[in-house]
Amino acid sequence: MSRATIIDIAERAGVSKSTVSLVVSGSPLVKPQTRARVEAAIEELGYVYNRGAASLRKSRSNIVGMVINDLLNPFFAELAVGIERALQGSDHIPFIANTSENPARQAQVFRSMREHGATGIIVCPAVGTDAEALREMTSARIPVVLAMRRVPGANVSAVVPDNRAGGARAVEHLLRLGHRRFAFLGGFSRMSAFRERSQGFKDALERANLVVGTAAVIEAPPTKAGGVAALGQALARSEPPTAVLCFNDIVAIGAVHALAQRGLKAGADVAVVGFDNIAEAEHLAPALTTVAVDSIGLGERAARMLLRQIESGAPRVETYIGEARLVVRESCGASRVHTTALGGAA
Amino acid sequence: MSRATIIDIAERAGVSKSTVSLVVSGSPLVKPQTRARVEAAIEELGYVYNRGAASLRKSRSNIVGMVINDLLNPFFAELAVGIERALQGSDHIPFIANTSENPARQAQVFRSMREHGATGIIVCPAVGTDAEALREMTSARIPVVLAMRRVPGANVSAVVPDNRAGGARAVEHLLRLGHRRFAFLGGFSRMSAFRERSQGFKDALERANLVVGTAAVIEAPPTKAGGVAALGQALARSEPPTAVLCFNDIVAIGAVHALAQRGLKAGADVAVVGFDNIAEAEHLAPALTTVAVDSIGLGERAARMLLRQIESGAPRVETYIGEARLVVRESCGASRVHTTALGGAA
DNA sequence: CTGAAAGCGCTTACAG
DNA sequence: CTGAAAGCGCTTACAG
Repeated sequence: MSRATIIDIAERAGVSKSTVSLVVSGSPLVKPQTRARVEAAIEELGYVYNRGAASLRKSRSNIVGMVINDLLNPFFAELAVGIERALQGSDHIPFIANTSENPARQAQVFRSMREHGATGIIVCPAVGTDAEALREMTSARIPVVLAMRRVPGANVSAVVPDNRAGGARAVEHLLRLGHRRFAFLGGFSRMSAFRERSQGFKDALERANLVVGTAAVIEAPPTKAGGVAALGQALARSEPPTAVLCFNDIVAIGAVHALAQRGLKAGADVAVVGFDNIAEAEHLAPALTTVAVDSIGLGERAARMLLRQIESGAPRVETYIGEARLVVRESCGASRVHTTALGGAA
Repeated sequence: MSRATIIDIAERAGVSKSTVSLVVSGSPLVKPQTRARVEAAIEELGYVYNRGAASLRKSRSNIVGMVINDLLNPFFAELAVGIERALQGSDHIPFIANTSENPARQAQVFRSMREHGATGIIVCPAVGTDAEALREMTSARIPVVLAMRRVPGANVSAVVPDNRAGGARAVEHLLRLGHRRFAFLGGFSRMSAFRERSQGFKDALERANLVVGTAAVIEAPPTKAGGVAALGQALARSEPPTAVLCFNDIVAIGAVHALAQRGLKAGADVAVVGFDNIAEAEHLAPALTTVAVDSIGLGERAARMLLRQIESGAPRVETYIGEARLVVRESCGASRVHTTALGGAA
């Protein structure tokens, strides 16, 4: 009662196993009549193709790895969904691992995926990942595509949003609303997204001839609690900001919360802008103005890029930068400003 | 420059490949000195174990399938995280597939996972999955554990929350708050969770000797839009409800939104209770009272159950029912009631 | 404690 | 268009 093999099918159909192999792999070399006999036998015996055996023989599997830093964050869950979706069209199937931002766990995962014969890998690297960590894959010539985050010094492909432009766009909008005192809240400088987003923040301020006191960029964990803490620090400054750009939407939620604790209202008293545009952003109160990143789309891009690299024997390093566009809702106070003849935002 | 094999190691270490195999599989039969020589060779040649080859030989892989109906819903993403987390301790690695509630896609996925040699599978079934669909796996004696949702008539293991008790608990709380006119909003009767949750809703009403007009249960898509629509229907009734229990938190968000559109406030004008307790529930305005389901914990349970079944050659069908506890926040109006001497909730 | 041999289920030239 | 043969990288009795 163990699983039927190609040999069982061959006997049943009265052909050799080579012919069966040709049929299951869709070769046009087989006479239609023979093919029909084989297919009937497959049906009768409930044969299931053994891809593991085929991979061994071909020295190449159709398994791909998907290594995500934090699946509990909807932003990265969306990335995962995009990757999986794009893979559906191909005949590749993904392993998944959630590293929880743990580089040691990530190293284990890389090894495990190599042992299981992954032919390529998409990774949203854990904070602290260095170029060396990726060498486990690259030195084995396994194509790697980084998603959402870059790894300094690593010469691998990447699919990332235009964090820098997005950060600048948010500030430009706040400038137009009349704000002149800003802070950037949350995240850590060892995160590539932090460096890029805060750089965009500074870019825009400099272009507006505003001086950026270095302390206006306040590092904190990219969590709600981090947002609460960072906002507290910002407000404690001698010249507190009237507008804050947050590292991501979760930090923004914390900032809004911290304002509420002080009897202040985001959008009315202090403008708050997030980053990512996670699904819940529009349901918050006030609805969150944020920089939208098409995470599903980036996931699809990453998967297609990986597939292309797997196919072309000699993958070359490429980078795709996705757009980051501002979605204006309530928390920046734009609507209020609008109705009060603009300019009163500070 | 192709990957080193057990034979390369054997040559390098001056032993047979059998001995190398013993070493890599951690057998205690090998003399420490020999082991050391082999390990040195492994290190030198950068050998990576080929699990695919081992699986073929052993006729058993350590790959497990994880089939999720909707990864974009944080509730199910948490389930996936729990599964993955519990698998980390074992030497099993998960394939993942997101079926997007599409039974046809799900059927493809089952097939693909069989072809790739999954030795067990955890599935949160797409709406519309029937017992027949699961036979692809069960008839091949591949252990299946259903998570979150059941499949009527299917004789397979399941890990689900106590939806019925949770639904009843929510209503009992609303009864204590003084409510007497209720509605259950959202979901469809072909979803097992809908049947169980709405049954708990009815249980509690009957125990309180209240008559449940059948129309008090309003089916609608389990989405925000569904919540908006269902609430509209409920309010249009001759005796509109003063309290609504929603199929899940997403529907509750829609209900709160629909109330706001009418100038009504959840908690003050109509009590709203959700189900699931997704992470954002506490950040909403008003903060959502909801029935908490430990989705990560259930995911871990499901994974451990599957592992156990894979190990014991003859898996028996088992069911685990996780608790569903009420988390009281603002949207049910409990705090308001508290401060107004109770009873004014209607 | 270690080695020689067979075989897991496929694919792939190579003949015919 | 079809078949016989070798081999992918392992494991597993079986000897010794």
